[in-house]
Amino acid sequence: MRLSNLFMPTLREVPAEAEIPSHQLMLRAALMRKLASGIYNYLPLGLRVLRKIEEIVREEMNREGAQEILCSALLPSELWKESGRWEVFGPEMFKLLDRNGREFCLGPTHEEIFTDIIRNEVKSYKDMPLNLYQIQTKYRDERRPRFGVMRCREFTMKDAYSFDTSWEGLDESFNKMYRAYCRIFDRCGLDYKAVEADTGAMGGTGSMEFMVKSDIGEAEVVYCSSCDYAANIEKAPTFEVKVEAKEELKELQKVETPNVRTIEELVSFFNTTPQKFAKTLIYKADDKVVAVMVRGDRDVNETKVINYLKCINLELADAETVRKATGADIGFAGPIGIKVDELLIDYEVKYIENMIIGANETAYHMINANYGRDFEGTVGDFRNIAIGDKCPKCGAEIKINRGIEVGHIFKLGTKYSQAMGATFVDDKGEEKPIIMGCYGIGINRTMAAVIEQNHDEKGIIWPLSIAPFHVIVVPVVMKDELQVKVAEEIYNKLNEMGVETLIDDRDERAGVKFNDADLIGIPIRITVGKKIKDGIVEFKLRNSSEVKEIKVEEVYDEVLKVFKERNVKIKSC
RNA sequence: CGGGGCGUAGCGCAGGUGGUAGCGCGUGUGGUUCGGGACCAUAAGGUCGCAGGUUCGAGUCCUGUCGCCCCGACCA
Repeated sequence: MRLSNLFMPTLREVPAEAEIPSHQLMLRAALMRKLASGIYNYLPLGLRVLRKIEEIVREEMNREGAQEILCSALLPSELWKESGRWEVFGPEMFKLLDRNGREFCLGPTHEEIFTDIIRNEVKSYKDMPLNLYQIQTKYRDERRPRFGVMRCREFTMKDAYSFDTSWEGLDESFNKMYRAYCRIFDRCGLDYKAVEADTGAMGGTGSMEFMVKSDIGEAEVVYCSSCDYAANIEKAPTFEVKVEAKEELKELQKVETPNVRTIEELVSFFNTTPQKFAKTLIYKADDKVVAVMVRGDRDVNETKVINYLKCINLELADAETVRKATGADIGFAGPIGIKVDELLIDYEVKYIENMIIGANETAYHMINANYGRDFEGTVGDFRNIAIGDKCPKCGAEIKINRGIEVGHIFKLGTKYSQAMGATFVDDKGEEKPIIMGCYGIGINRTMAAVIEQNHDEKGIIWPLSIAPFHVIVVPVVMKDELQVKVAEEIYNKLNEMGVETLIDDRDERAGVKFNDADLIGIPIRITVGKKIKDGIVEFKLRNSSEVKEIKVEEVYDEVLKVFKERNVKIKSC
């Protein structure tokens, strides 16, 4: 491709709307443009990268025996009503009516559709195991689209679904996907970790997320400094640590604390440490009101609370509900005399001696409260694990990082097959529900994650495997006939070899050309300049500052060497 | 959905106390340049997000509305 023809409107300045590097660079490097919040159009370079990632996904999925199909993005409501998710998804689903008033949605995911296909077509154990996947556009009306392509309302997802006759079969299908995912993200050049994840409302027996390490990630990943344990913070358990009583139990006392509400304010008011407090948070769990107590310096883990309560929705209660439960303004909730349906108490709170709690009376706290003597409730693991806690697996110190979730593999079990009657007849003639797994990869998000991990102040540094083009040939001065002639020769020959090559044949100054080449992140740059008189060109890799001067005829072997080193195959065109 | 911020030329921005819109980059043309986003000259390009209102007069003040960004809540 010639840059003089390529639709590549690069931006010199950073668009005001973009804050994180991947978003800024995707706009500046002309990969995409915004159409509306969370909705993007892809330009030639961006599309090429998306296609490359998709192709890697296809190769690795196919290698594990999965078969590609393509479902509609426009889906009738019936299937969703059957599974109960028409309501569960709620406003997050783009819903619409056809001319006859029938309800449809733009698919946010496709479990129901795949299950429907299978229940119609698969009847016997002989038809399984089966793994079907598609690469499809998904639509979710996110409450808050964020960070460009990281969380958007239209996105491309590879979703796969496995169908097995036994739980062992599901394990095998799951492991195959695990292997495929590792190879996919390896090939995309990502620094990632597979972590244990919560199975959530989906139920099921196992779930792993593929997390790309990044400060802008929305998830928190807990991992062990010593063993291979890694988990989403939602999932990582904490345990009861028995503490011997040291202090004498003092008398419970009410203390006036006017305008002292937050833990920080309380710490300075009482001149003590956050560990001496227990905070009581009031939640609405479906139609119940629930209080959760954790130590002053801890965070409630809402996933754990949801799982314990087996509720669908959990949200912090509004001021009105808090007043009703506590009889006080927000900031003074405590366990004694609180009117809630359930009081959940984190393990740690059980062992805080002579703790400070809210008094359920505006402007008052209680001091010297003790679990057992002054209040009781359901004790369990309801908090986030934190730095300083021990690894649940080996007991060593844990660490916490942020991560971008690019993939998720999930043992669904029989949730959908049971709800939708997808059954098969086993070898004894018995009818059983099909055992399912589902496996997703966010294609656009993977692209953004790669940029987050591979860029510098000049621009993107694409890995060879997913770069929009492999090589860019830069003739420095377009008026120099020899430079142009040799550049054209290199360009043509590389393309003939199947190397995807750009030539910057624009009549621009060298600086402009170099800067654009760096911005769009082409892995290999071949500069044809003054020294061409001696048959010398420059060979430079985007991820290195080293410039090699080589003979023209060596160019081809040098390029092939880079492909070999990076284990990328050239497709003959 | 709560909190905050922003909508002025393709992009980035400036436009005290109201007086008919400007700068840089980019774009067209002519010329000089040519190894890391050149220079000179010249030109084009704006419903000031939209709708009301106040006023002789609104980019500027008031009301409403739409859009976009950030934080939070939420996220099969």
